[in-house]
Amino acid sequence: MDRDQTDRDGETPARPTLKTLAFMTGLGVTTVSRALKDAPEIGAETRRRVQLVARQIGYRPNRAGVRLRTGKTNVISLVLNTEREIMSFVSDIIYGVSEVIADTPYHLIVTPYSRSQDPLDPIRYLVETGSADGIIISRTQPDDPRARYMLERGIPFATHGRTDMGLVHPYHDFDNYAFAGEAVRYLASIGRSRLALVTPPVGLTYYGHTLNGFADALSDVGASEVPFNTVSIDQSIEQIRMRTAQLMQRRDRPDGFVSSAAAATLAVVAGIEDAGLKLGRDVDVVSKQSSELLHLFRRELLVVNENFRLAGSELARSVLGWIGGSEPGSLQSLSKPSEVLPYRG
Amino acid sequence: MDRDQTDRDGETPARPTLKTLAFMTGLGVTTVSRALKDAPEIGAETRRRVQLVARQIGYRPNRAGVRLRTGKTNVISLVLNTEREIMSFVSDIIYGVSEVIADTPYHLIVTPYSRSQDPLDPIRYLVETGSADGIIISRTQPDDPRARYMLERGIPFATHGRTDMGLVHPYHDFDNYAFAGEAVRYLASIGRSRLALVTPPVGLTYYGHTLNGFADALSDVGASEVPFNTVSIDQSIEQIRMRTAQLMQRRDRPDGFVSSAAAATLAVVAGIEDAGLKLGRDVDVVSKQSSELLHLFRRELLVVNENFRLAGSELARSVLGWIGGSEPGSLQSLSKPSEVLPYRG
DNA sequence: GTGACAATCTGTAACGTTTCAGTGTATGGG
DNA sequence: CCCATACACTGAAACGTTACAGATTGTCAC
Repeated sequence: MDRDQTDRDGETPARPTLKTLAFMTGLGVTTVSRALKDAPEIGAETRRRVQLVARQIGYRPNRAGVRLRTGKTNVISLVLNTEREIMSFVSDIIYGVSEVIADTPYHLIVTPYSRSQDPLDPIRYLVETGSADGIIISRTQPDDPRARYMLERGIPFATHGRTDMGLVHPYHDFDNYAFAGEAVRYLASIGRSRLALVTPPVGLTYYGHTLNGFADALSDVGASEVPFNTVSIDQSIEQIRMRTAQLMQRRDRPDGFVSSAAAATLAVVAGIEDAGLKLGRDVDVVSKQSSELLHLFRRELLVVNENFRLAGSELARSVLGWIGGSEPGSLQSLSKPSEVLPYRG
Repeated sequence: MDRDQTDRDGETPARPTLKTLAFMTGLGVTTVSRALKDAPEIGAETRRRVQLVARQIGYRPNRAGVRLRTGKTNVISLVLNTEREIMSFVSDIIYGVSEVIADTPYHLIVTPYSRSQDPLDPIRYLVETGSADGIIISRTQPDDPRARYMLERGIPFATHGRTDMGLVHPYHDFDNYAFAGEAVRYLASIGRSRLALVTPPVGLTYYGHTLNGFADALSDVGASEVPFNTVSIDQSIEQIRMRTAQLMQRRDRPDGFVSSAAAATLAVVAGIEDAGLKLGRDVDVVSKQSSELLHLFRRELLVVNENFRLAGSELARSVLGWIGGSEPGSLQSLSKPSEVLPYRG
């Protein structure tokens, strides 16, 4: 006999709540609440009855109610830098995350920050306002203040890329050491011996991984490095292109490139051609790519695929796992690069 | 003398709430609440005092509390199809939206749906669970059930692309009629007269716009169309490539293409070259692009830029405007294409 | 018949916010 | 001196949920 339960004349019926369910089943709200989450002290039949009715009328717990009472937000936040990466893999990561959280109660919120900001700002905001149960970050550094902060505050997170602080936390990473190594070995196998590396952004962990993989493989195969330190993949297309062209006009120019990103590769190839040289004849380029488009660009390009959708899924799984109580150390994964793929394989 | 306000020994101090503020200022929570939102019935000095203290201790309203009490979520949802568009503009839209909501209390949640689902599903979910104050959708159709549904339910939204149902709602659109027209006129101006169109996905509104712009300009300049209906930009790279190659082997092949998306353009060019023809000599291609990469791909390509970051910003502004009470009809914008840009201009 | 105990259910309070309906105090008109 | 009124502030209730501390049965041992 609860006036609250009547639809105000003709309007959309109010969303069902526990109270609605309690009224319909003749039980108390407490009982309904527990019945819905299979608590043991509820009779089997009551439980079934409540769940049936709930399903019938399409009951959905009110997120604000749960969040206010329990502090649980059912939100995962993906923290992104808004000013990097042209040919963007961001959508792939998002889709990967989405895939995993699709049949959970979790929502994905995107928290951006700009170049000018302290990368710690968005993290602090999320933690201080309790806006998420878990956080995913990228552009990870060997000594990453964000990871340190989140560990201190005890909030579950996963990093795209590893850290090197002697602290254990979930991550997903692509094996850039292996990538650089295989790239070098492949170039050596087709007779290239003077190699240049288009590095990841200086300061990120995988910068080091890539450098090491490159260097180790170089000495392995007895090839030599042509220093190209003035360039990294987060520079503008124009800069990379110009510097590549300059490099290729020198007498001691490289005959092979290893590039850490597709967009940079486009610029490198443009620079090579600006210098009047020809891909596949004067120089070969191995590049990482995240979409299968580089082989359309120049058929002579050699590519290694990195799957960002997979990264997104793994990262989501890791955070959810940590939230669910798994050991952080058990939620780490490393993704192996595909073989180097020439266009005609 | 409220025990709640004491930090439990050494732990992180609890987040300040209205109660904390009330305790510190010696006022009632009601007064504090009103003082913070500049209600007129609060004394000027009290107001200043409360706001000062709030700022000092970094008070942030609890989202769950507000949401539960008022129903306001402070959330905008971007609804995305997870299985289309390879060279993805999604990140740009997200960044555009982020830019606008950055200094508002709004959060951005990404709500995905897959090809297999009814596109209405995610919308229904959002509306029924009251998970967002405003919604942004893309892949808009002339008669769009999602727009119709949201209008019925009275939830603010904006569409990326227009509808054609005689109903008024906020949108942002790129002027694809103008794009196709200018593309045709440019091709005609350099002597091309047999043109093919790589269309947007059939069924979306801008498919029609593009077709009309193409057709109208064709008859304007007296060029003719080479039918290429078997291809649209949401097909796979391989399909587009193959069909382009087939088309180019026919005697009545086109000498010009207008392409609605960069990824498709890569495939078209590959197909052209598969057929042994040369871009810029045998055929010219005008393509839309969202990142400045196509000119690196083939310098002979002619491009028109579409700015998705701008689209994201405009869409966000529109939704926020509608939420804020503006007239839906005043929240519509159309973005003009850049001129056709040859690589050497 | 009593007490113990398990099984099943329930009311109340609390999370943080805003709204409603006041309360108390000063000011001014008559 | 009283009443009206404006002003500045306040307590209680409510949003939907869960946790805590019971309450009501029925069963069984003794």
